Amino acid sequence: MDGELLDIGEVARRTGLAASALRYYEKQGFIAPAGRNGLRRSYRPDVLDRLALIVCARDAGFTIAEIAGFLRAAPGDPELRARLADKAVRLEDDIARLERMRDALRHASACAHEPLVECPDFKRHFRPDGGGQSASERPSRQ
Amino acid sequence: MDGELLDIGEVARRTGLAASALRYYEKQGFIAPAGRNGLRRSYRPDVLDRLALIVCARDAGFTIAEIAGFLRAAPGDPELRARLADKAVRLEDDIARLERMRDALRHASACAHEPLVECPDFKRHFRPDGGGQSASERPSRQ
DNA sequence: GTCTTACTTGAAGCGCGGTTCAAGTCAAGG
DNA sequence: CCTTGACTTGAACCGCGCTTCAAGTAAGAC
Repeated sequence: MDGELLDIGEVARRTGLAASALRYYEKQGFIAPAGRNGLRRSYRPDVLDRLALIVCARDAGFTIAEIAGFLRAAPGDPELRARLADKAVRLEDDIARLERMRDALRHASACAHEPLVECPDFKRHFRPDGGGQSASERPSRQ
Repeated sequence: MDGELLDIGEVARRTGLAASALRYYEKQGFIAPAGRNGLRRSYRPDVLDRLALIVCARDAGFTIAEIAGFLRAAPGDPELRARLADKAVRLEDDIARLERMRDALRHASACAHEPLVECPDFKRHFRPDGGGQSASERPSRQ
């Protein structure tokens, strides 16, 4: 009762992912076919949910290795929970940065300052301290 | 009066970027030394502002090519303004996605559902339509 | 039976954003 | 003058996240 298995082409169509990407994800251990029809992979429909999750995580900036960690971790693993919470915090930072960038772009698209990149209002979005040319000890990781 | 030129090592230290990255950015046309002391690049301190902008844009997910476009565009170019506004809109979408991911992670870090990735509350963050296994025409670009 | 067509495989390749390397230069210090 | 050491160069290399390729296979239509 459901028995509706999907082949890789169908999954590709429905998710918008390339078949090669699905095979790649399989190699990474993210998904697995329910079986084969001849050589062809047959997927249960719930693979679509899993792929939606993977795509979302990928688009949110998680690396393949991180996603693998989340998907493969033992259920209930407290360390996993901690990592997830940690990631949520980092996402907060990412969101804040993107919001600053968005605000800067909004200003830029309306601002008439001549060399746009020299507009002090624009620049203020990137360096909290006004126009001073000083910059000390920025520990930013590279 | 200021004459305080910085060499590449100093700029690297102050920005947290590698010297190789600075040379790379120069090759891309993002920055230029004010002069040379022998072979050594000498930068005016305002290069730090420009680098802050570049780093921020990079961290906000802009490609090198996009940043180049923004930096090199003719000042006042109306097409540039339009592109900036367009980017701001896309950033909105990115922010929204990141917020959904953040909410999902927050839930996940507290949720006791056994195979975590199967938690319906968790999944709901990724697929607007509840538990249905259907998925039609997702045009998502790959 | 044979054709078509979408799949299969492993290996190689690609674009991005730099980093690393080998060999060389040169300003400053002693 | 000689050494030191941070700089210089172009070219090669790297990790990521896939894509592309060449060669092969099998399900379903005719």
